Amino acid sequence: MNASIKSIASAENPSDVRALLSGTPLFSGLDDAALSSLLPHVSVCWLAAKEILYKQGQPGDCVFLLIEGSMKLVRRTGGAREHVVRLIRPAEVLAETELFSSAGYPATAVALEASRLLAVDARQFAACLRANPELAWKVMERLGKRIEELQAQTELLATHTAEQKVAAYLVRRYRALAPSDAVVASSCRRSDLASLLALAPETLCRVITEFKHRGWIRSDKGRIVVLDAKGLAGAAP
Amino acid sequence: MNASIKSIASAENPSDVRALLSGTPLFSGLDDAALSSLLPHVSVCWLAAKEILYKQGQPGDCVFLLIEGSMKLVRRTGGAREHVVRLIRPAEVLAETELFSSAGYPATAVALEASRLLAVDARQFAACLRANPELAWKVMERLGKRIEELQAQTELLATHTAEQKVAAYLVRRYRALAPSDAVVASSCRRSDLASLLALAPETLCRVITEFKHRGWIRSDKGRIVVLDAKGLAGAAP
DNA sequence: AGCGCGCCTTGATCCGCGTCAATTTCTCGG
DNA sequence: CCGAGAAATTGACGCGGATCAAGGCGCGCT
Repeated sequence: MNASIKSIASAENPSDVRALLSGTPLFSGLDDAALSSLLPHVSVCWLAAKEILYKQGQPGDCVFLLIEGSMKLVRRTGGAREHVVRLIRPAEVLAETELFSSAGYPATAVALEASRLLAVDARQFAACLRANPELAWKVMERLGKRIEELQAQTELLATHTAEQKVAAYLVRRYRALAPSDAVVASSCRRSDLASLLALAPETLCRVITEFKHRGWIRSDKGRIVVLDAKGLAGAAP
Repeated sequence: MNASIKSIASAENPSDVRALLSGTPLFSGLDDAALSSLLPHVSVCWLAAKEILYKQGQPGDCVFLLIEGSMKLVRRTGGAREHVVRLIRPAEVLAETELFSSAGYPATAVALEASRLLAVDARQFAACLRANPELAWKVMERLGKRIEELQAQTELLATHTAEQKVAAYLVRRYRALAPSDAVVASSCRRSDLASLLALAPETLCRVITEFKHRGWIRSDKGRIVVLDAKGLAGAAP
């Protein structure tokens, strides 16, 4: 059975769910009526590390919002080769395209650590979208952001040298962070990061040790800490 | 001055514009009222080959719809390196993300041949979106499609061998075509195609001659004609 | 039609990164 | 706290494609 369904707790306190929703960029600023119309179709969902939320190809009937934890999207392309498509952090949305396509989930979603999500029924959400122009606008803004992210990703992959790829990635992640924080790429295995950048794990490792020698980053329990963003930016194309 | 503005002919026959609009996936099926509300903010725009529609970074105040011809989007990243991001064919939409971001056009748009476009004022279009849920839904579908296209592109770039990249690209384009037609990659220079696939022009050339020897494609006046889609698909990952 | 420039093509060389293999470190269950 | 398995690291090697260099063809211009 679907992992997402079996771990959804529909008995969650509704006011908690409402607070979670309005704390997220996609739903903040929505009027009470819109939130209320959405609420009955939202449920909470817990995952343990390595647990699968949904599988590629499976009919997609929910859109998800990551509350805490982290996830990865893995896509099985052509052969047996697996490819990490995206890493997801709290407040990000998963499976947004499911709203408009009926081809099933385009990738498999796996929890990297214990995580909590909100699951929204796609059909009901689509209905709310049609009824709430404000919500529709927010969703369009979200989709626009995703397009920009994907364009950044294609540029990253088009970069040829491994050092430039890694530097560009670290800088991008670093800039998306709160200024006080410098921890990038937490809670994901090196091999996942390598796959995301289309590098061999060994190559990624070599680049990371090189960057450590240059004093640009520090490696701490699997996390990567940015020390010198200027230096990194200089190595990015 | 902006090339797009100077070549907009606002005296175009409105009924012609209406016909052009409804002949396109984005606007077909819209009720008359919605179309009429949009019409005053649409103008037609002609470009000669190599003419620039807009430049990267320039404030984006129009969304475009390509009627005929073809265009490329070029992005100047970091250094002096130029990168072809996207090739555009008739009925496709340009600068959709301008609706939701105020950062200016993310890339430069250049006509590959003589082309005709519809230009829609972004602010007015956004207003119509809020007023017409049906139109908003169509735009969201369009954005979802773009996301899928971009994901296909990232997968293409993540593919390591040059042959696989080219084969995958040709197959993708071929499948998007009408079954009767087999002409892929027309009206763009080889170097543009190479840039889109993140290959050196020389490498692309070698792969193409190799594919010709295998009888998979035929090269005709700069166009590429697919002869054996099965064979190509076998070489794609 | 003739000319000239720019792009495509083809050839030769070099280097970065993927692969394979061995060792060390991390993780998690008992 | 310890041990087994997996992941991360480090080293050696070979290949694919980027780069450099030269020739050929098509296309636009006068």
